[in-house]
Amino acid sequence: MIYKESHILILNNIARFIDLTELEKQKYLSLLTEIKVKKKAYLMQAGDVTKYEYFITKGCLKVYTLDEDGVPHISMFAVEDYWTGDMASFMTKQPSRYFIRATEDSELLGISRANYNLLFQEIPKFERFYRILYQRSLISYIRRSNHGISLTAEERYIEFKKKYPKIVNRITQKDLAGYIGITPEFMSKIISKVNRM
Amino acid sequence: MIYKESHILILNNIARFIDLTELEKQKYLSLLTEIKVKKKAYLMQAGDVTKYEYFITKGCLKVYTLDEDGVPHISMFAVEDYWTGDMASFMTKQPSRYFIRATEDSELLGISRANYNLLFQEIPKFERFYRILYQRSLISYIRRSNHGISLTAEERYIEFKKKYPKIVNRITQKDLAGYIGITPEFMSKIISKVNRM
DNA sequence: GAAAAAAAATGAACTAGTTTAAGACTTTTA
DNA sequence: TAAAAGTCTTAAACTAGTTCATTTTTTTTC
Repeated sequence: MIYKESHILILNNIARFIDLTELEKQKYLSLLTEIKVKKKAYLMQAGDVTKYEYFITKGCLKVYTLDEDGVPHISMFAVEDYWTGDMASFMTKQPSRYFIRATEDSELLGISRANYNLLFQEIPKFERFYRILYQRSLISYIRRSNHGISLTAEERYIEFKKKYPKIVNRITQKDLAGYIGITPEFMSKIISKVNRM
Repeated sequence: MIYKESHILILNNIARFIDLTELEKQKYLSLLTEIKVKKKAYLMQAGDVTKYEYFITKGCLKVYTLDEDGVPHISMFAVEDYWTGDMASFMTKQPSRYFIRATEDSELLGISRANYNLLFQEIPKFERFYRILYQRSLISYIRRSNHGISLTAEERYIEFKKKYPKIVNRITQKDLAGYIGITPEFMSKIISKVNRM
């Protein structure tokens, strides 16, 4: 069976944790929806009830909230081979507080709530896949939540560059500031300082 | 079948997400180890390779790292009906960077790495249990990692009190400061300010 | 239940990060 | 390809949070 590139990417991602038969692969792919978002377009906005969980096959998106003063706080950048969405809204059907916006023309595969639930009935192995996926995300978010509280902004920037060297060059300094949790002005100072070192 | 109190607690915790037969309950309980820790004693220390994941049936523990200056950064407080441990070390067998220390005489149920893996073979439903458990933890850590970066210390304190009203009264101000990510001196100021309001 | 140890409060001097404002540079759009 | 919009830099005045030092209060220990 010959698969298109985006399908190869998602099947390889899943093959890290579970093995699927040809039939299961085809069944799984049939549950996905292809989605394209142009640069600057919104995949979702605060107030929406999330319909999908997403896997990115091409491009880059930012996930963020706006605080009372309208200042954006970026929760993650999602590029090829990343999963994203608002799991809280997806699970509870409550309106989301997040915006997801493309910073480049992007392509995604989405799984709807109905299909997500169906998936576990049809191919119970996916419980294992998501168990391991969430377990790993959890490990990295636990670390991030500690670092957000205990490191200085400069240390967080150095960590980010080390951990995501490929993402740094694809995003604006302003968005990086929104992720690190500081103003764009202070981000500018940190970068010029770190580059001077 | 009559179960002891600690077993009822853990079985009820699991029953939130999956249903077990009597036989499965007994099989599951047989995989657990009972552990007691006196107040101030360590359940584990940095450098150890974690042997267990824990469920607390009685007491209170703090999970923390020490930074280069020896300042503690508290990652979570675990009380009755909470799960804790160092999942990164548990999964990878790498030495942990965490300390877990009892702040009250405590009782726990531990599952060893071998039994954790066995569990999924013997009762595959547990993949689902852990999938949902990790999914929910993930949602709350994503929120916490954003708040750590975007809220002021005072806002984080107010959130903590609202979210964990029962824990606030069981821990010292110093430990709370280590969780909020500020010095004990500044914690003291915030508390007296918030109480005055 | 007295002595020792740890936690909490207070204050003054300090530093990391913000705010506001203005000018230079880069990207987008018509 | 010119104009508009957005991004980046720099700097001065400001604020949230730290550091260090001292005293008071509470908890632990024998």
